[in-house]
Amino acid sequence: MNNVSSNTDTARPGRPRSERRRTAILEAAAELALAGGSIPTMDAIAARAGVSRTTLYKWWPSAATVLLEGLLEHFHESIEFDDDLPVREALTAQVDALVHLLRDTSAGMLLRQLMAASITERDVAAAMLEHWLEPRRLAAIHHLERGIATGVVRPGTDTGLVTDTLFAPAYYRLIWGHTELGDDLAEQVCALVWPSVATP
Amino acid sequence: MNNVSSNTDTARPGRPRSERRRTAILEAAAELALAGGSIPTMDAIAARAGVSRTTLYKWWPSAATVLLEGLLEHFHESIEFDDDLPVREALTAQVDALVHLLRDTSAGMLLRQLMAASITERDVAAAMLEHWLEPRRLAAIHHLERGIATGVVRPGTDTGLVTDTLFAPAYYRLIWGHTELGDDLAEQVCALVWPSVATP
DNA sequence: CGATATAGTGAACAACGTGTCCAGTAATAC
DNA sequence: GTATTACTGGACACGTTGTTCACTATATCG
Repeated sequence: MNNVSSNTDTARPGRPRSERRRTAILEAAAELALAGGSIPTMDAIAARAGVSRTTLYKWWPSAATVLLEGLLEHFHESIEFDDDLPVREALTAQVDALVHLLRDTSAGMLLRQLMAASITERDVAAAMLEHWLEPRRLAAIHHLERGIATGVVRPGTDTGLVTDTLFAPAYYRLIWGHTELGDDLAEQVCALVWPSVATP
Repeated sequence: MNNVSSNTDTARPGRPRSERRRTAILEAAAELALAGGSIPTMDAIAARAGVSRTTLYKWWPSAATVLLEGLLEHFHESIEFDDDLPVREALTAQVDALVHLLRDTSAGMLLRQLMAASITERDVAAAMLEHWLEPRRLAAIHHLERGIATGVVRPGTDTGLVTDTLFAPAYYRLIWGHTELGDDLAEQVCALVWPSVATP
């Protein structure tokens, strides 16, 4: 289990932290957010979870942090390392999964809010980087390096740059909203970048 | 002059709007923001401009809107349509200008804040889209279409997609902060995309 | 058992920013 | 002068944050 709010489970003196309350809080945050389309307040989360506000502030620094942890537990989407798929298809699938997540579910709206929050609050930025962006980034980089190893991808390729260029347009259009996220965005971007990536 | 807050200048009955106060407000907003690195409050702007808070709310819906207009007047950077430059160089130069703006000046920090605000407030989003993103986007698209006309760029190219893919990585790294904005980012991204864009 | 340590409660509190209201004053066109 | 609009400054209610405090609850350890 990927605990964001650290919790040593060594037996210590004193009343132990209530796991029941912890999950109640995280579920409350996620439910409120998915229902309202925005980051709930500490007050609302506490009320819904049937918990004192003080308890919230004890374990999390901000509502955005609570929500992020709550969403991660709800979606708990394992990022796939489908090493059987050809590199290009694996990358496209990954970007495509992101695009559809941002488009179809209300997760897109919430991710926008969380990105806004991460600009304001350092805690949120760190948590999002660690638990949201980096896993996806590393998975993509992994596929690219796999491609280099198998000779499909040009050696010396800047895997970080390529990865960012693949993912960036989706977030870019999500944030600015000047163009809808199309079904074929992933394929289009991959097609655009691939000639520079593939070995000639 | 690019007026964001609309102002009919037809002679109307009644006391005319004070241009002195308007510029004082915009300058105050820009100064406070550049000094503090964040979006100032309506209160702070009013105080610094020596103006009533009521006046602010009369002409602008939020502090972010005031700041945006103030920054646009301060930087008033005209986006260049250097049609003499080769298409690839023109595009690179444009992306490069953005990267350096985000890196060097404190504008990067402020643009982050404004993007966050634009996620929360519709007014800000609309204003940023119209006065910040679209001009740059259209300039890039213009160069691409110029390229198509002169035969340098592959006909049928999705100019919008290419433009977004060129600009997106800079914003992407600015927001997430997982990688520094390098001096050569513009050139790297252009090089990555160009093979798919240029005629064979 | 008692001592100690930690978790959780509920209420209160100050601080801050927002957005609106209102009575009064100022400047312009007709 | 009259109508019309701009600006002032103070007040207000509202919501959210983050902290404090006395109190209760539940665990470990000797």
